[in-house]
Amino acid sequence: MARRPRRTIGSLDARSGAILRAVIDEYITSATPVSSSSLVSHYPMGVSSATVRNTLSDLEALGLLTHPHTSAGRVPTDEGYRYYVQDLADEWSLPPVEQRMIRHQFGQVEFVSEHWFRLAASTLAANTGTAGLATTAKPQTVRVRRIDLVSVQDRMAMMVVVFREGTMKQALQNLPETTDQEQLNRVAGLLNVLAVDRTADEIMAALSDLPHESQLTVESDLLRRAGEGLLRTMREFDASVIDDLFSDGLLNVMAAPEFDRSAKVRQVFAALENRAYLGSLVESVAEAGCIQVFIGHENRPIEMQDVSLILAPYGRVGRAVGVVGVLGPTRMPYAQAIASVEFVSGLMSELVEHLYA
Amino acid sequence: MARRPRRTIGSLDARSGAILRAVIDEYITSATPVSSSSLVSHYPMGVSSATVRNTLSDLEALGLLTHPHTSAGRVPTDEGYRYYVQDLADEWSLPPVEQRMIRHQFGQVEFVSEHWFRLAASTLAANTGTAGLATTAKPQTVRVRRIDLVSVQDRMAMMVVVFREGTMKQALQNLPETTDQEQLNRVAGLLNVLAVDRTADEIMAALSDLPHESQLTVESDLLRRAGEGLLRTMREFDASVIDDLFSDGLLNVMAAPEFDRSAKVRQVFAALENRAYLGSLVESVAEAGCIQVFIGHENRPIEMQDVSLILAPYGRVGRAVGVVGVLGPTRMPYAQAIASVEFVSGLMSELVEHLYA
DNA sequence: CGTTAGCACTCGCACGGTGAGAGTGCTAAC
DNA sequence: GTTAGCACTCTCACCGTGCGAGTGCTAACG
Repeated sequence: MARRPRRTIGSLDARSGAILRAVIDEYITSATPVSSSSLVSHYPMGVSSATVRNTLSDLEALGLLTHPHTSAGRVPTDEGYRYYVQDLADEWSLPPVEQRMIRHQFGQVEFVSEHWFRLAASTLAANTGTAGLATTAKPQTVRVRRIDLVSVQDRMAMMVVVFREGTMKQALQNLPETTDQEQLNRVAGLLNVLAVDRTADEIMAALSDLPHESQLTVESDLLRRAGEGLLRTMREFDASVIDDLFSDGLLNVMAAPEFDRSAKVRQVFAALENRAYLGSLVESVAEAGCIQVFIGHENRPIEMQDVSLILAPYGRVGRAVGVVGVLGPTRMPYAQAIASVEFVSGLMSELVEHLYA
Repeated sequence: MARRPRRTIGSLDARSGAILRAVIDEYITSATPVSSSSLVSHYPMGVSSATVRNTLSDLEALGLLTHPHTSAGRVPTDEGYRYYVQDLADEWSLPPVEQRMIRHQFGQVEFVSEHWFRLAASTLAANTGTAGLATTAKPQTVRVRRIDLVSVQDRMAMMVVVFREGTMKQALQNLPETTDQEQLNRVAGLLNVLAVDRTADEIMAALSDLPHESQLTVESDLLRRAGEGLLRTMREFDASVIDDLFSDGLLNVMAAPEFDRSAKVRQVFAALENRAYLGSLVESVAEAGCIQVFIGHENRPIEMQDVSLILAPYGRVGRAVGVVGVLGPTRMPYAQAIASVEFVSGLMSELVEHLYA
């Protein structure tokens, strides 16, 4: 389960590692710079504070810790967190009790995808004290499972398209003249023959293969219009990397002391509304195929350089792929968060798998 | 267009009214207490600052203004805003240019309801610099227009229900045994006969009227199961006052100087996630039938007593009714906001009307 | 009697100084 | 290599102070 290429820093000796881990654990819970004396008192390690101080300044020289100022304790750098995440927190996994609880919750909820995503986001938020994120599972190219045309008023119909991947879209369709449900049913029947199990490209080909009768019947005209409407809908869907994003616990992030009285959260939230950025993230996570941790300045956008993202893909490549994860301050409970994200993504994969067995 | 019962304060004389208006206008834009001297320089009114000062302290005695401290300018109280909104801003309406622009935007967007709501929220946010809100239009009791059952896998089907009011719901349905699309189509046909144009209560009655054959055929069993699934979906939908809430521009509120470095926004956002509160708001606005302004402490929840809400219903009573509006600091551009909310709600009503003509 | 000029008064706020406390880095001894 | 001891540094909270803004009052004016 390689999260990232190994850094060149190399391994620390046992004590340095333990101390780094202790500093980070302590800082994650206390949110204040940690001093050598608090370390020796909270994490019995059989040496004096002076020795710890020496190690601390070694770790600082390696760039894993910093100093806000001379008379303050140590604070992890992004590199420190990176080391911690790679070498110290690998073995962590969610306690069985929590696993059962989460499984149970997913069992409770109505078996409809939107609920799962909300639940995934809120579970992650609640479990980690950060913001939980979940995107819908979106296939690279969608295929039609079924199309319906429902009369809404005289010259307007609603097209309901169910895709093979379990999602659906609706679109209103203007009609050239008064059309009753009977006619719509016939047109829908034709459209289904033409479109079922096909991608947008294939449907387009099929549409252009339709005999170009010079004397257009009313229904073949309707069919053509509906087909074009269908293509528009599918194209729009195909084009978006993310169909829908659910989030929960954004308030947790606002409440974090590092953001409590700062304008930075706003920028973070604004960045979260940038679909292009999110899309690229989702793509890279889906491509990597396993959980990814982005710590502080490892994030491209400057607004995101004070937060960390933990994202994992779920679903099956080629079929539907989505992403779940959390967003929080760089000072976040990585072990807990990584374990939670991994577990929830596995659960979501199971559900998707079960649905398309 | 009565917004609220008249307060007992009575009318102010011309100068007092003008000064109150000036104080509020100034404070809305500057966000700092306004002094007598800044008033006479910005709003030429032919009297000296001393006279203005006298009027200001009269207004303060009436409870329309306050003083943060002795040597500071005046700040409107919630009562001051209330007076301003009722007596001074009635005549305001959106300039035709903006009206055309907004109309144009609504014309551009795909004719699908979800997009309208998003657009309504974002238009309001952009137009007023506050947070825009829009709920979907939800009828008191829904009636079925059409039901489809789509095979998803051997023992699972997706039920797609389109309601007469233009919304739709999907639900997955477990099946007792392997069922193909042909069978599902037959069952869906029966279910449509039984359910179309009916409310949940009527469908329940129809379901119990089904002949209780001791020898259940496979399909009548399926029909019963599907009917129960349908009822669950409809009941859930009926029970919720708000189907869906769209918001935009929450970041605007966070950016407001009164909230910039405060934890209050968080509480406001948390209150917005309280569906019970939102539901009661929507109900009272729908009942009132016209635009409603809730200023500061006029809001019930303490968390909301630093913000103002401007909400207007749209749609048609008895048919679908929804709400659009804005949320911002009590120091908000009321004239602009009221005009915008009124216009957008009118536009949404038109759209709903057009859809169910 | 309403309006105005003048002035004293109040109060917040930004500024600079100070002392305590925290925590380090260094040094010298073990 | 480890440790005790100590000097040093820097933040933070506290406090007093002076300035400036803006009011409220009073007395004069039309």
